[in-house]
Amino acid sequence: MRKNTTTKITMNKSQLKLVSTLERVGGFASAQELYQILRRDGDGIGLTTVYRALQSLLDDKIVDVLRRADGEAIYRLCGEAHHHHLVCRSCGATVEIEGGSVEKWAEAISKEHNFREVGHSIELFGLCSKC
Amino acid sequence: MRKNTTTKITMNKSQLKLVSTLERVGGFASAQELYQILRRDGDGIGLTTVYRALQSLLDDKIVDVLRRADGEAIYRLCGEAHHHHLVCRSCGATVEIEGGSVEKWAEAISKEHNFREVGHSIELFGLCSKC
DNA sequence: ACGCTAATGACAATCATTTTCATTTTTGCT
DNA sequence: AGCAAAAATGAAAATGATTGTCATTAGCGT
Repeated sequence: MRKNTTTKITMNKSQLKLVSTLERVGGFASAQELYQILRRDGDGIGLTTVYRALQSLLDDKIVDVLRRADGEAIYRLCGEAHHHHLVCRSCGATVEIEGGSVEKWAEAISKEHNFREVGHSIELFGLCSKC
Repeated sequence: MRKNTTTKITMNKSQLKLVSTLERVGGFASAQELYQILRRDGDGIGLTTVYRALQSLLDDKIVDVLRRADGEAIYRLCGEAHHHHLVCRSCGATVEIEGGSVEKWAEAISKEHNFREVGHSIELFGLCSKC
């Protein structure tokens, strides 16, 4: 009675579509953007389903969520190389930053306070050389 | 013809109210919360004005803004002791974290990429010892 | 084919935030 | 003081992301 080879987590069609779209995007995308992309590609998926699938993917720790400056939630695959952003608040230019020492800092803090499964959101905002 | 001693920035009544409310709160508060507090105190201020005043205070760099997990914007006085948060994603317990090494890290990154006036938002999310 | 459960999507509801616009208050000037 | 222009205000409507509702549909195991 084999079903399929995935060990535990089962993804439905919508979730799979979103994962592959996120792969294609290669970085962050909001629910609305993902919806637009899928529609543009001829997929008849509904917005509600996009939100629901993203929520499930979040629960399963398959995607990460972060907030844009305007409050819109943006998602990315957890597998993506973990990095942070340095964003120009004037022109929006974005530099991807390798974690480095902060990662260790975050871990140390978590241990110190007996927290488990700690993730972090670290964003730097400033003015780039041109602005 | 002296007017008053403030050098450049002038604050209107609403902005002053918000600043003192933020002082009273002593940390972060959302626009909606600040509005509630002011109303509770008998102030007839309108929600629109709260948003507008906060926007001005932001422009004048008098307050900082950050996002809660649900996307709601929260504000604090820039003067407040700068610290970060370690939040339990299950029960919401929050620990205030001193910056320490991250501050230096953020500064180094900013310099490296020629960014000026760089602020940062660093939040850690995990499960506390009880959850 | 049948029945059941999970998944779906159209639509309405929510909620923070922004706009609009008419009114009120302040300010600067005479 | 008196008055006109500018700034500030707030009620109500508009917006935009996200969530809830609910009837319909697709997939499956028998």
